[in-house]
Amino acid sequence: MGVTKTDLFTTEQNELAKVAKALAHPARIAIIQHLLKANACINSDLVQELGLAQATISQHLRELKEIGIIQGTIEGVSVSYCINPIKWKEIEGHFVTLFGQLSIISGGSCC
Amino acid sequence: MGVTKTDLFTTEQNELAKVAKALAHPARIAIIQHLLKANACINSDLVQELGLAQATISQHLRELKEIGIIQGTIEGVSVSYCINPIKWKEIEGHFVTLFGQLSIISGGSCC
DNA sequence: AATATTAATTGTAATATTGCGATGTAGATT
DNA sequence: AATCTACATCGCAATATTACAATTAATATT
Repeated sequence: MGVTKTDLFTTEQNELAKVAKALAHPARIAIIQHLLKANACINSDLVQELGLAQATISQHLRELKEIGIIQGTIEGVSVSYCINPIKWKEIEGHFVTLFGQLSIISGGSCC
Repeated sequence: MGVTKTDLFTTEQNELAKVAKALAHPARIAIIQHLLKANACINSDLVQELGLAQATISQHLRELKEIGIIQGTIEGVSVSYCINPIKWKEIEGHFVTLFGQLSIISGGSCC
């Protein structure tokens, strides 16, 4: 079938999975890391930086934009991309919540 | 083509992407959350809990086991799964490192 | 030994992702 | 207005993922 049964899960579970999916490609991690370093950049910078075709970079940027973790504004002839700090912190919060839930009361591995 | 060009990226980028991919499905998020709550459970528990077929749960468990975030030990006739706290903390660290890198020096959005 | 029980594996169909060339679009430049 | 520049979108081929029925494997139970 190949189609995820989203109706079986909570909105939060589906949301977190969607965010994880957006981060589930090394090119998109690399794009984010470049944006963290450079603060902002344009498509062609990333083509140079990553060595993928322009169309491919554009596609990855769209996926990151779709979950709101980055945003793009038209800057004359080009589009300047940067991280959306509000969404960034929001997503960070989701991960912190998930990872903070491990209680190592018993100490060490459980099985 | 459908094949990721891993050679263009660093080991860290590929590794983080792989971890994100393992979390990139609501069923796997749900499995992890159930393990956080219940401490340990078996395949059939999750079939009941999530409403997916046994084979499907088994497949998701394998993916989580492959990145080491969970582990399974044979418990008589069944297999008891639980979170691997060492790997859990390690992965948490990767995300903390990534999300901690946003410097909001300028304050607010950049573009 | 025969039969349950539990879960991994296999095979298959439907769908999604990755990557890129080609094309389209919109704001600059001459 | 014609051209250039930067990027998005389309269309395609290759590969990956999702889900499940059927089968297999291994341990318990009778």
